[in-house]
Amino acid sequence: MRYSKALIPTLKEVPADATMPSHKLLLRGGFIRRVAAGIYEYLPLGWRVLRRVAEVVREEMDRAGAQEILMPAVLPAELWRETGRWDTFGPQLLRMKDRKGAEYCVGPTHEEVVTDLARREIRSYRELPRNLYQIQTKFRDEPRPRAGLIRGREFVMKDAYSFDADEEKAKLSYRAMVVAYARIFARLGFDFRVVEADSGAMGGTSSHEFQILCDAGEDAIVACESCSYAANVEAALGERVDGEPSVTRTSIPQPVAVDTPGKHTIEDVSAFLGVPSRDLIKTLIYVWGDQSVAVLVRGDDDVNEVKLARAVGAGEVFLAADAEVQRLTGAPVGFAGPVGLRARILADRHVADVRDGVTGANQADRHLRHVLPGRDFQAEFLDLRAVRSGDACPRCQKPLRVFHGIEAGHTFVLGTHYSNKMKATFLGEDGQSRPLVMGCYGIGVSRLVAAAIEQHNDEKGMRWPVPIAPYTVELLAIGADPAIGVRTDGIYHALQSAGIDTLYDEREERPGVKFMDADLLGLPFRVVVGKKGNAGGWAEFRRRGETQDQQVPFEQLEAFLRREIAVANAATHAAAAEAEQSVLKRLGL
RNA sequence: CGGGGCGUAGCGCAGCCUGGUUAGCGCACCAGACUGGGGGUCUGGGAGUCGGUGGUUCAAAUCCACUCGCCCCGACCA
Repeated sequence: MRYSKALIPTLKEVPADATMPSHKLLLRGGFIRRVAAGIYEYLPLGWRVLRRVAEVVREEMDRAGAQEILMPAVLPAELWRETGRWDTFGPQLLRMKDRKGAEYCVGPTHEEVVTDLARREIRSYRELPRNLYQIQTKFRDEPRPRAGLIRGREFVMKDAYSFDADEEKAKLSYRAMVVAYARIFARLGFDFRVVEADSGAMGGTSSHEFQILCDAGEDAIVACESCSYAANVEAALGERVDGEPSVTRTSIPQPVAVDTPGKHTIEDVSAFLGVPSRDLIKTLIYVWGDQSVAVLVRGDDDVNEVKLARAVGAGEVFLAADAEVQRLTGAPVGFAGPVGLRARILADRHVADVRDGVTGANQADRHLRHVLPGRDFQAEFLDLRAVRSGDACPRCQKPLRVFHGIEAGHTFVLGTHYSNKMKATFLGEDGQSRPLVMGCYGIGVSRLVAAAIEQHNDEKGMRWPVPIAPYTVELLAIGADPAIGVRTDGIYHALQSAGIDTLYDEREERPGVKFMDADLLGLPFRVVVGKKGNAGGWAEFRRRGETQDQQVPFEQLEAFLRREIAVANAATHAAAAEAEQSVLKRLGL
């Protein structure tokens, strides 16, 4: 592509509403433009990247035996009523009516539609298994779209659905998808982790998230630094290894109340009384339905709400509102404590190790010192704490770390949840009618474009991995001498016919402008022809992110670039093969 | 939905508190000249319903009310 003919509106200044690197750079590089909250246009470069990401996804899905289809974006309400989701999906579902008043929605996901397709077209076990996928624009009316392409309302997603005759076979379909996903993310050049997810309300037996590691990620995941263990923080296991209580003596004075005016956080109290936070006992009031419970953890720990919900047999638990805390403890938030509290009390088992603790006194501005669990209060001791960085890995005992991740893919075994509701059945070998056993598998394709930048950028701009770069080579003509233009024209045509995607910057711009734009766009390979090189018979080659130029004679340039690309492609495929092996080992499949 | 903030040229902003020439500045854009290896210099130019509606006033970008949109934090969420 000739730069002077392209629509690449780069920006020097960052639009004020972008905060994340990927969002800023996509805007600055002229890859996307915002049309409405969470809705974007893909300009030529952004669209090229999206297509390349989609192409890798396609190749691996096809390789895994899935077949691409395209379902409608606008879906009739009646299908959603069959599963009840027309009512339960909530305001995220963008609804509308046609001229006759019939109701529709813009598809946020396609279980209903694909299940409808399957029940009409799949009748016999002989037609199983099947895996159908699409790459399509979806819409979810998010309460708060943010971060550009990472959390838009309109986004491009690859969603696949598998249909099997029984659970056993569904597992095989699931496994094939997990392998395909590992290969996809590896080929796209991501540092990612496969994490166990809380399978939650979907009713599934198995669920994994594919998390792309980066500080700006919205999800917290726990991963081992030496083995492949990784899990969503909600589902994570880990043993605390540090920070035993500072007091170990056995004779502890009776509790005594002290004034702690306005000190209602752990840090405040710890600093005010000069007691390390690990000797404090944090008391939190949780509610669900019409029930409530006091939950104790050590001052340096947090509550894992998923563990808590499981322990009390609730679907979900919530921190009590301030008024509720006041009613139950008789004190404002920040001064609750277990001593003398009339409530069900659950405690993380590490609380039992505290010998000389500090707790709230259930009075405003007062705390109790010298609290001894078991003597001064009774509680049910359970595992309730959230895993922290530094805990020991449940598999290998090495330290765990908390990472932030962007959820890029999610795999579920759905079982017969949808097929039961929608009566999607097939005839088995024995002539019996049975519900199809389903799985569903999503990849946020447009989100991946942004995620790639989150992992590959520097202060100058983006750094595209070869497999998804909008162009592979940026060719710069530097200098006003017409002879240089003649030379670069020739190189451009040669690269074109060699099938090397080249962005040819032949604009009448000053060198600085061209170099800055080239760094911003971040194509993997840069080829520069200037006055000296043109006279001397060589071009300058540089990989994005490196600082050294290499002189390459004009006649060798094409072969040189081919080799660079071949090396990158080989590395990509090696990474895919390695990811495949490691995910299989990881899941014990 | 709770908290905070912002809407003035394509982008980034000033002006608003304390109402009063023709609404400014930088970047970008157009024309010309010089320049030509890391966002260069100069000259000249085009571009604005000051988010919208209503009100107060002799007079509103500026004050008031309502409203729409957007961003950030939280809640929620694949």
